[in-house]
Amino acid sequence: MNDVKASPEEEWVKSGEVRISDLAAELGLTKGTVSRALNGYEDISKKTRKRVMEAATKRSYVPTTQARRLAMGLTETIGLVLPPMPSQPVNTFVSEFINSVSASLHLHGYDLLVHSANSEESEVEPYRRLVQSRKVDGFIIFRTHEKDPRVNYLLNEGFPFVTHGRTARMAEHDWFDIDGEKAFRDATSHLIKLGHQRIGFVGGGREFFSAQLRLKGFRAMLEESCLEKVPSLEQPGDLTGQGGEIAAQNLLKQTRPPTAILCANDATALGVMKAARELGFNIPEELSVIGYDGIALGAYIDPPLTTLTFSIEESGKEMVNLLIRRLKSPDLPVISKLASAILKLRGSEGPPSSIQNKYMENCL
Amino acid sequence: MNDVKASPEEEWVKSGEVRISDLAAELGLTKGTVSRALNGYEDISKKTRKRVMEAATKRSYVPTTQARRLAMGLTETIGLVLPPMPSQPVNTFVSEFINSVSASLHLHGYDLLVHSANSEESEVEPYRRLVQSRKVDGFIIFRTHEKDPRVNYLLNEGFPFVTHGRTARMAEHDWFDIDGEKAFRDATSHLIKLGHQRIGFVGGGREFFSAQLRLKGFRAMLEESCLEKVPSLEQPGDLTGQGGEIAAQNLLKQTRPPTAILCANDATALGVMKAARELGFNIPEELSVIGYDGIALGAYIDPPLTTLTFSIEESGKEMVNLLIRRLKSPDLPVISKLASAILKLRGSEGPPSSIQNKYMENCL
DNA sequence: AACAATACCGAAACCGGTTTCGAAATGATT
DNA sequence: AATCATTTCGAAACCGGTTTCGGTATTGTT
Repeated sequence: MNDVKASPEEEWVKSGEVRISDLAAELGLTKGTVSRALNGYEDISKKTRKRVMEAATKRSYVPTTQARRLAMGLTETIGLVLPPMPSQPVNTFVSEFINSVSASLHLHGYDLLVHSANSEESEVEPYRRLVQSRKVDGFIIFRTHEKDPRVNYLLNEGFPFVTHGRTARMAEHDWFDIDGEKAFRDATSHLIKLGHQRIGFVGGGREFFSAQLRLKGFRAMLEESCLEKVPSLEQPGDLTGQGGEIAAQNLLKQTRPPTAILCANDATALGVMKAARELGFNIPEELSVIGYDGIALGAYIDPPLTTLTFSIEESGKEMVNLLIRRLKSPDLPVISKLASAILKLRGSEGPPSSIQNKYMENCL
Repeated sequence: MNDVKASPEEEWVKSGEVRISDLAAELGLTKGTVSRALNGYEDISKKTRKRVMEAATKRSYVPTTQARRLAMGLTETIGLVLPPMPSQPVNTFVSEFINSVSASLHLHGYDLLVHSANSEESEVEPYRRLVQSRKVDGFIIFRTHEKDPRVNYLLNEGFPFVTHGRTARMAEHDWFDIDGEKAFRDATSHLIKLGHQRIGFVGGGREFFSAQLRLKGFRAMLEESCLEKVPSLEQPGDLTGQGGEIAAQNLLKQTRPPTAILCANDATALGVMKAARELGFNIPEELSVIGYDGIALGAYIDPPLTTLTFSIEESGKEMVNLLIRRLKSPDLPVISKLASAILKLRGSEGPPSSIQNKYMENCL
């Protein structure tokens, strides 16, 4: 009556229809035994294990994920919440990042759940929902703020996560970051060596911690080089092209405009270049521009955009490693990883038209 | 002994620790009753329902997703597999699309599972795994090929999905697409009206069906306008900037170069513009360039890129609607939706330097 | 050959919900 | 007050796996 094997060569065209109980019945075993055989328990004879494995292969049995996860009390899923996007996104960071994170997670048997944040509700709300409904085991967080409510919430819950970017509480959680401070020191240093003395800076919005650190690196290098720190050469920005345009107009309409402008990201740099063109500044002869992000399209504009670049793929991979480690051993001490950005010279910077070395001589 | 309510004002700091059985015990009910009360069954008295709801709110009870889904036999999850990315991704389509799809799915109570394809294995392999392990109820597919193995596999399995883009079997599955054919007819027409007669075309790789349709629209409009169809003015491309560069060099080094070039996407157009600059062509005076995608960055280059644009947000939303409809009633006839792209004039096109109308006169 | 140790597998509980079915309690009817 | 229809809830099965525990069957020991 239980003779499921009607024909020895019978095929099951539709996949995913065979359950562990079907396999067990077919083999004359209980589902517990089949489960242990498939999962490599030691108390199953080699003969039985072989029978089970072969039957499983033949019937193309794959355990139902939901059931396995319920029984084992885990979700094997990591959540990633997309921050509300600017209406006109300009870089490919997000998709590259998702791609890398997803691939790395897959190597560890984890899935990636991508959730989009609704800008009308609190920033932590999506996290709260995902935690409460137990849809994920941990989070990947990016674009951190210095005082980040998401971080506060998850730390309070004791829920695992890793951030891309530091926070005020970075001593309490694992994080990965690009050393934006050093990157901007390098870029500033490069400009100074080229002879620039009046260097502008367009920031990235005070809500992002990383933008603060970039500004810090810029200031530090100016100070180190005994160059005047002129506040009016620092402009706030918002990481968009439009923000760059406005900031550049403010800078370039001054009586003594800067001979170089450092931008918190490439989108901003593009806006700066656009405004500069419209105001009649030649790049790089009359104005050097440097961005940050290393977007591929920067190589195709005129002049090609010099920028600070880093490996998004590596970022994703490292973050996943940190998170998996945390999930496997929750009580390990927090660790962090700081990667560096490198200056990719493409042509949007050069020596200033009139080199004045007086300040540098005073210092060195 | 079961007096869980030790203090009436007791707080449970950690969320997600209360199970339905806890609630039931606390209320002196069975978990079946609690479940029905929470899910609005009619056979629960108002008084009891109120008690249950209040207790659930107070204890901040949220049902465990895994258990609910197992019991109900569904995953409430949609899969999206990222195609292997070019080493230098060129546009923000993917992240915008994911954002839109995710938001729309959320409105219907679905989650989005993002999986990245490994370029070393077959294209259908990720789909097969997700189907067999029952991790998703359906798929969102984009960048379709004319003969698409993913579509073949899923149709054969009878598994729900929607594509962004048409396929050879589009009569058998739901799809959403941008009318690239019409878009390129429009763009070509626009160039012809400006006086162009030698119009080049840089394609997007024969593996993508949409690229074929764009070429078709281009050719159709040329024919309609009685303009010579010169095969050497059609160049293959690969949707990257580099591909655009190479194609443009081939076109512009001819003895009679085209006065305008239509590109299968914006990245290609940027490559074309770069090559044109290097070969000494002024844009748009000596060469008009039109792209496709409407990437935001196009507005910041010099000259700003004229392009065909469409709403990615709408694409995602419409596709989700199609898919949800399919999931709810699997036997409905297949439907499709064709949206149109609009020509966004930004300045990279204009009349050719020397207008020759002889061909048009012959025709009209 | 008797006995202990080991290998192997079945039975059953469990994960945390949903849903069906039937019984008890309540209300309406005569 | 007896009878029937309704309302309301408890009991139990179920989803599809995993894991613990205990009991045979087998092997090894003396």
